[in-house]
Amino acid sequence: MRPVPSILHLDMDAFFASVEQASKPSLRGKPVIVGGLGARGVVSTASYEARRFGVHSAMAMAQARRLAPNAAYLIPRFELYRQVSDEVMALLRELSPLVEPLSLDEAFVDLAAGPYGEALATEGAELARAVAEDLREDIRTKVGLTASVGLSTTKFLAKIASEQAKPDGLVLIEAGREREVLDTLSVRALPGVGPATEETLRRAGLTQIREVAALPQEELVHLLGRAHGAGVHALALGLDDRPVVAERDAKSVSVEDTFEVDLLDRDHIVTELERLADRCVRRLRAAGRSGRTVVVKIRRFDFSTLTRSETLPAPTDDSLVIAQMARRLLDSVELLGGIRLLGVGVTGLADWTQEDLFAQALREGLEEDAADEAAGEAAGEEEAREDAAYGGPAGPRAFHPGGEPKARRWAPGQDVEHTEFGHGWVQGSGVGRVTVRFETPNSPIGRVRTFAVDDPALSTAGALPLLGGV
DNA sequence: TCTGGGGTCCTAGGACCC
DNA sequence: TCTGGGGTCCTAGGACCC
Repeated sequence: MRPVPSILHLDMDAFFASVEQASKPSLRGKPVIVGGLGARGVVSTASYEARRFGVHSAMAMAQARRLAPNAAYLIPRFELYRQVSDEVMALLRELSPLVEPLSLDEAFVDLAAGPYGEALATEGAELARAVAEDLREDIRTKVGLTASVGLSTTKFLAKIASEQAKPDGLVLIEAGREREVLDTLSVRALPGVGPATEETLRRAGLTQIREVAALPQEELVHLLGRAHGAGVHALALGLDDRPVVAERDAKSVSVEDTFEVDLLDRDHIVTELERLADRCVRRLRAAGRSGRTVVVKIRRFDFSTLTRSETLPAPTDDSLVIAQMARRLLDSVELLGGIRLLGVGVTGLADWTQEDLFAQALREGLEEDAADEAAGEAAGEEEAREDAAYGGPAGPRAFHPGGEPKARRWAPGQDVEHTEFGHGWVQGSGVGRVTVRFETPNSPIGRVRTFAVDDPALSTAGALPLLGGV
């Protein structure tokens, strides 16, 4: 354990919702809820104003609407969040080359490996605190958002500290005071202890970290299994030597959709599966990877979930190979009663592809289908553009039992451009109308206007940066 | 109007190999 | 015709995280 609190954990406050408030002046200080807006959507992020109504992440959107009927409900705009996240991560990299992002809104930084490393060894905690306050100020002025920061001697404690700092705060846990802090916490604060482990521990009479720390390691291993038991025991004692690791290669790529209505018809299910396989392959290729194992995931009408997978002798990124494997795996599954979710993934990733003899053979055997294949890929690109126009994956696709074309939809929160009124965002739409508020991150609160959904003056637009052209 | 989407890691059994 | 033991790969499922 290091003698100086030089591990920093950064957590952006209510990230998605805060980005929306920063880019939409009319929503500042108001309850904002970002997530899937369909019947089966869940909350991704609720602003602090919305949390006061009891709304929180992972809650069913239907329940959120009951709790906070007057909140603003918005679809996520992942492209914008990614841009903002990149700006924040760049600020972190000024502090150290060892930056480990955990998600778009969270990262560890090892200050000891950066320019302050040496001074930190002599000046200690007060310098760490000053560096962290400067960072928070930078994020506020250069990005336009608030962040919470935790500092301590291990990853686990730094994360506990940032949790205690929320929102918009800084907490530093000094070397030597780790156990003192852990003694106040419930087992749920341990990383790796979720609902199931919490229940196992509770049945053994353990609800506090201090009770777990008092147990011999073997007893925990007996309760939780080899790796998990040993890990939880060490963390409960404050022992955590996990290093901050910068670049970590992804080990799998997957896409999945939950449908608005359960899918019953096998042909329809196969069509959706092929779409998903295509999206998965595009993501795989965009990352410059290929993989050996194809996984199909199915969630049935009753929420029971199963996966089927098959491994190739060599990695591939070939859309035909992957789609065919996915179809074969699907064939082995009983679909009676309907399914609510379908997914396709690839694991066993490699950076390189051997000469793909399997794909070649498959293509040669299917030469007569070449025209169909080209048409399929064109359709895939069309879908990609559509996704981009909605600011990223827009969640479940509309259900079209008869396969009729999808009508142009205006999703709440989406960016639009009007030939006369300029940049705005969709507040809502229905009965052939769409309501738009015309405002930008740096404008005053904008005015609302209503148009016909097919008004030619209105088009989809890209997101504007938060602070006038960062 | 119950329960998203994209990941990681671990376990356990059977196959297979030496 | 009393049947080892260990390592590794594959598959399926589950817990957990944000």
